[in-house]
Amino acid sequence: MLYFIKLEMKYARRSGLQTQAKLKAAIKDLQVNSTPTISEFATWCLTNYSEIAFHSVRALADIANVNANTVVRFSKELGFKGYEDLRQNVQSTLRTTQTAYSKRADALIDRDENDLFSELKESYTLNSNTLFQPSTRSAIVDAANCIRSAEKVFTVGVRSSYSIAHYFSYVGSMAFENITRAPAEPGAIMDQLAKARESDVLVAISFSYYSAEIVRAAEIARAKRMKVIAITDSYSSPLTIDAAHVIEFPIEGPQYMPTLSAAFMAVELILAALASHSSNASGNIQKFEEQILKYGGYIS
Amino acid sequence: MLYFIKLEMKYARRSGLQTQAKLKAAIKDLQVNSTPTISEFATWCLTNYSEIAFHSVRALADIANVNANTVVRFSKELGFKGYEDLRQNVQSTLRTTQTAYSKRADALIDRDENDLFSELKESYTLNSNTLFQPSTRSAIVDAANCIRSAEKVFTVGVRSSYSIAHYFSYVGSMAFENITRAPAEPGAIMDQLAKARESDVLVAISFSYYSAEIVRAAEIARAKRMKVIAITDSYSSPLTIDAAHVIEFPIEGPQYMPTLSAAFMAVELILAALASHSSNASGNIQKFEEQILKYGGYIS
DNA sequence: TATAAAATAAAGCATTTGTATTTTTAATTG
DNA sequence: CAATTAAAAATACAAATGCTTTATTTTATA
Repeated sequence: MLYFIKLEMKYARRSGLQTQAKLKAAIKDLQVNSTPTISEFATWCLTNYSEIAFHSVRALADIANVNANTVVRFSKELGFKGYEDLRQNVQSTLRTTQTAYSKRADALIDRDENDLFSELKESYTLNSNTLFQPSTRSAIVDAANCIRSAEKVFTVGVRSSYSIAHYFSYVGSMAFENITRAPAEPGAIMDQLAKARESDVLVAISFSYYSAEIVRAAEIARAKRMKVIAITDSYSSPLTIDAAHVIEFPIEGPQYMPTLSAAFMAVELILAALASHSSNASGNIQKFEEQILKYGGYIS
Repeated sequence: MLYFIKLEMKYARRSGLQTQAKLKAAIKDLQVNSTPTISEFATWCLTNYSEIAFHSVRALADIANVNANTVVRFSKELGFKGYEDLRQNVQSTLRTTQTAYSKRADALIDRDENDLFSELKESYTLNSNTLFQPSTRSAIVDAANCIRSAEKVFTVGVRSSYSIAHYFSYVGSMAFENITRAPAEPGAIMDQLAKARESDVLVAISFSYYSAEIVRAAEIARAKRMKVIAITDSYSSPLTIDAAHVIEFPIEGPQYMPTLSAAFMAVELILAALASHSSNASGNIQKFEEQILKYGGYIS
């Protein structure tokens, strides 16, 4: 009787496992609701999902550092007949050549969405390729050098560009002492620039239409003879006036809004260029993260 | 002992990383310039490429309707030591989790800038390609549908992920009335969730290490029976527990920090998918921008 | 059409395979 | 702390695997 209930649960877990998402969700369930060893192996499987399709019981057990039988028990807990059964299911979720049935399901997806995605992909490729062109590349390297030798670095961006400014200054301030966090409160941009000096650098981020606050910030920096790094979509942008470095790339996308993915990449590239010349960047970040871990900011 | 030597040799003779395109080109070559049986089998392999990764010599021979030895000879003609060698190479081209870059924390220091940029470009391509894979794509579309039918949408992300949350919720709130801005002040996440109801949706963004605040927010949402959309780097993330939709992609890069560019793209894709079904999204944004222009937020 | 050469298939063999069964270890309970 | 149970590891074995060797068929050329 008890066995029957157990069996029922087993099959309930397996009900209609076809897609990768469903299968992973079932594994996730085991990670949470199972015995320690099975749970640990489930965790491994989630990050090494495709290996299940590729290896035998023992081979999988070897690379996952578990007992071979754990793999079999894991498969059965998931509701499969055995490992081979699980393996075939994983394989079918990884198959590039689809069966007639799933092809039909695919065809149901809104055609607009297919067009949309492929157009987005194309514009991502196009925009980000610009970043790797020699001229943009050297602008990025130069900007990084400029930042490195600055006394203090201020970053400004508002509205949707604030996310770019936030990312750059948040990660940057972890690793480099001279980088300060981008101001978020109203008026804080001016407060910050009021204290800025000639040896400081302003990273100004704005795209068409250009935000009045950022253009104004660049003007103030210019008046103070600070160096300005302009991250923008065109040389015709008012940010580029007297800018020390201009990182320029298109933000055009097929959607209703320009895409800022290239901008995000651009600041990541600056950060990477900065880190590549610093011996203690990763150390600083590690220290920072250890602190957060210590005080419960991250779950362990 | 002998086993170890054998294993070592196996891995030692595995030549440089093969791409799927190169391998398929080599198979294509055999299709044209080889003996009838091999050629026919090559044709089959091109349309059933992933099966090579999944099956044994005999199993593959069975489903392809050729002699088992044909499979071995085919492998050797391709320049591999045997079938097992070919199979491992095919597997590595199908692996969803790339390990090429994984742990290289300090390796960047004093690295040639050329290498750095090309490796970054490669990891961008790798990570963003994941977004366009069928499983991730459909997760994005499903998430967009979920958001569309939600009463209210809350977005949470802290530390570096806040930039992603900010972008999504800022642009999203312009176009869609049910999307609210991501909380920025300390404690605001809990304040917001306190008011949330079952018909609301939580978009939770966090990557390893997982932030305690976001994990907690997901827990609360779950307790309130809200739907959770998890944007994260692995199914093993605690955010995925009972999540309605999981958008999962790698964040590995060669630099000292993981790259969140793919995350940025992911939320842009969600926004695009949302907009593609909305007749007034671009109208809303235009109205919004006209307002800002009118009151001097943008320079003209 | 005879025959050497090439291509393919079959047979053979040591290893490895998947899973059922047994043993050991760890956790829980009275 | 002994008894009981659950979980994990070890063992066992028929079936399969990868690859080599041998046999057969096909092809090309004299």
